[in-house]
Amino acid sequence: MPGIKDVAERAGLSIATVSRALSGKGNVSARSRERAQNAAAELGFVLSYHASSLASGRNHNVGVVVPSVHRWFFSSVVEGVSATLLDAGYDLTLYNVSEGQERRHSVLNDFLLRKRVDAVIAVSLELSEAEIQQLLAIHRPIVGIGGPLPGASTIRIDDSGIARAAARHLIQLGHSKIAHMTGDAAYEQDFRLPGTRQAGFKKAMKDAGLAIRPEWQVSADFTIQGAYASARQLLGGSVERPTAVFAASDEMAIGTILAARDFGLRVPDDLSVIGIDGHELGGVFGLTTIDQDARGQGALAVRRLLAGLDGAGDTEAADTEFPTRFVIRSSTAVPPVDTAPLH
Amino acid sequence: MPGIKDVAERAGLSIATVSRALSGKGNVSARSRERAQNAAAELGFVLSYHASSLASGRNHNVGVVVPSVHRWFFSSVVEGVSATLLDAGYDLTLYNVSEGQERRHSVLNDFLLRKRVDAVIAVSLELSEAEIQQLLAIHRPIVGIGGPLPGASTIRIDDSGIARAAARHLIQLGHSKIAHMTGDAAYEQDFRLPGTRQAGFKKAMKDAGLAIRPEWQVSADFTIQGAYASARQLLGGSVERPTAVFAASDEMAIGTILAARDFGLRVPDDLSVIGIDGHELGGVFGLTTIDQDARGQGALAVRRLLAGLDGAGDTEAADTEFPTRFVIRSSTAVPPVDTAPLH
DNA sequence: CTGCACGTTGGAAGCGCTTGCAACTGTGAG
DNA sequence: CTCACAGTTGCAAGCGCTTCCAACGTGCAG
Repeated sequence: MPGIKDVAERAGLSIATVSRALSGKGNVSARSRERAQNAAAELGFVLSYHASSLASGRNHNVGVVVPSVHRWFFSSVVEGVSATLLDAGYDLTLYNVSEGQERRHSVLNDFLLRKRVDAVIAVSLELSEAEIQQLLAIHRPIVGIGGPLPGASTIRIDDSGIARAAARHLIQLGHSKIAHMTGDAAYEQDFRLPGTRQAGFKKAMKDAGLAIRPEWQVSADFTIQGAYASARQLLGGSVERPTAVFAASDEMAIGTILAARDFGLRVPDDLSVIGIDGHELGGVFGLTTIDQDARGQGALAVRRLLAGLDGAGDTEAADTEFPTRFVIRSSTAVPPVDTAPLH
Repeated sequence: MPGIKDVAERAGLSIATVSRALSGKGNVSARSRERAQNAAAELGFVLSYHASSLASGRNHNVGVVVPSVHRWFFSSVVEGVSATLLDAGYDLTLYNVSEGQERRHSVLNDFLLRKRVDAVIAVSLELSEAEIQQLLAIHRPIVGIGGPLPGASTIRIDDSGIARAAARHLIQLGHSKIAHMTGDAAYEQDFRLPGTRQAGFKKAMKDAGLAIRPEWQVSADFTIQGAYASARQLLGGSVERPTAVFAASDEMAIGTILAARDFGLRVPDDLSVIGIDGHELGGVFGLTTIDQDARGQGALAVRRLLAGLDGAGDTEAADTEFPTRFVIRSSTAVPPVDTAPLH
């Protein structure tokens, strides 16, 4: 395999100049640069990643820690991150820490700490105080997406606000019997958002003077199938049926719609359903939702990081609120007349 | 930051011995090993990834090239790969080459070739002859999943066979008016499987002496929403309606079921639907399918690679057929009586 | 007791680059 | 014409490890 030395010889330049020419750092005359590049191309030479990294201390690699690439939000973020990183010439090292604490621990310790990454993007991870300290201790830029990360920059949507907006949408349509499907308690350790969205819902209800009926507060694991099971309980059970369901994610909203159909309920005639996310399947189900551009959030995270890496080392930790977009489709409508509120 | 030298001093050993102790290669007495490990732990030291790689020529990093982590099969495979790799202490560098040929090209050239990875796993990529040559030229173990990769080891399921089995299942139930939803032509460049599965379908139909009606041969892009749109055409159009649909993937089967419901068709009473995959949502829709364990395929790919990396450099390129499992649920049944075949 | 094989250790030469430094070149100002 | 200065270039010292090699005990057979 050709080394930089071979390129230097072929180009009639020194190793140093070739290095500068190929890596784009430092001043090189246009002529030398061209020669170096040509020679490299002719030999099929590319700079060795590890040698470059070792010598320069830069990795051109960012670590992405996600709970699971298998779920909508995470894979969407990863796609955004991946595309942006690739364009910038960076590698993406994926840490999919889905299976329990043990693996997660080893990731933080062995992998990230092994100076392999220039920066890390943590997606929706609810980290312990100790874990956060560990992350910060490696003195690399960190940005969190979709979850709080004290001490690091974060990108997040206004979970509470959009939950309130979603609930308000239903209320303004005339609904008063509104159920809320929130994220499972089991997930609370990973995500704070179930709680945040729930708070937004409660606030909207309270503002409207509507009661929050405990039997209409259900939860699921953020998946279609989990929500489907929960919604069957809610809609097919013995309790009075709500006229609207606000699900904390699109997948859960879809699960709810599927359950509703099972019981012969028409959406939105008999039941309005609203979600949050901007999931691809929303169109198929005519789902009214609030679109958070997950890919966009991933892309933004990368841009932030790279800006920090290029510029001064210590950029101020900034908290960015990512904009969302209300998408009204056909899963929400005024409540059925026979159960419409009086006022 | 502490270096191996600091550890050596603290442990009262030479750098060489510490290196051997910490990396687990070579002979070190139990006593020395323990000392080295303790000293490293006390200093919070971990071997530098790049320095190790540079010196040893090993990366402990495998590249995974996928068309998109956003789709079911790919993200499932990646999860399997990721888990297995992490357990083995390897990094996973993700190359999500979804957006067009240009990026894909740069990945193969710059990234993989930069000696960053010890091996590569290519998922469902239909590579050009030149691209395959490039991959093979880096002389690293390669395994392909879900697609042919001449010259490399591959893991695949018997696409043609299971497609035939799926079709046969419908035929044995008494269906003769069977539609097939295959993968989009646009995807042919990436995946060969649409064609392979289609072939299996045709074979089963032919074997049963059944006609393949062109108007019942539809295609979609492997997504629920895409299949939904296609199925609406198929089921709501002016052509005679089939009594069963064999979709080449679960997501497409689900899209078909959704479309059927839109037209008031009951599944399986009015329409039987069968898919292929083992998608998580299958349960919700009662989908009869053939489960290919995608995570398992990913895990197997890694085990194969690692075996090759540890053992002799040149392992024989092996083609492994991964087992699948027929899962009968409630989306398939005998055809409706009024349209049942005569014989 | 001597010799040999084997397990263990340390010295030191790299792995293939990057970059500080100094030397060199050409430019425009003084 | 000289000098200061900015742009280029090459030399060589690392970056932090791995591993070849030789040296050094051991234990055991001869």
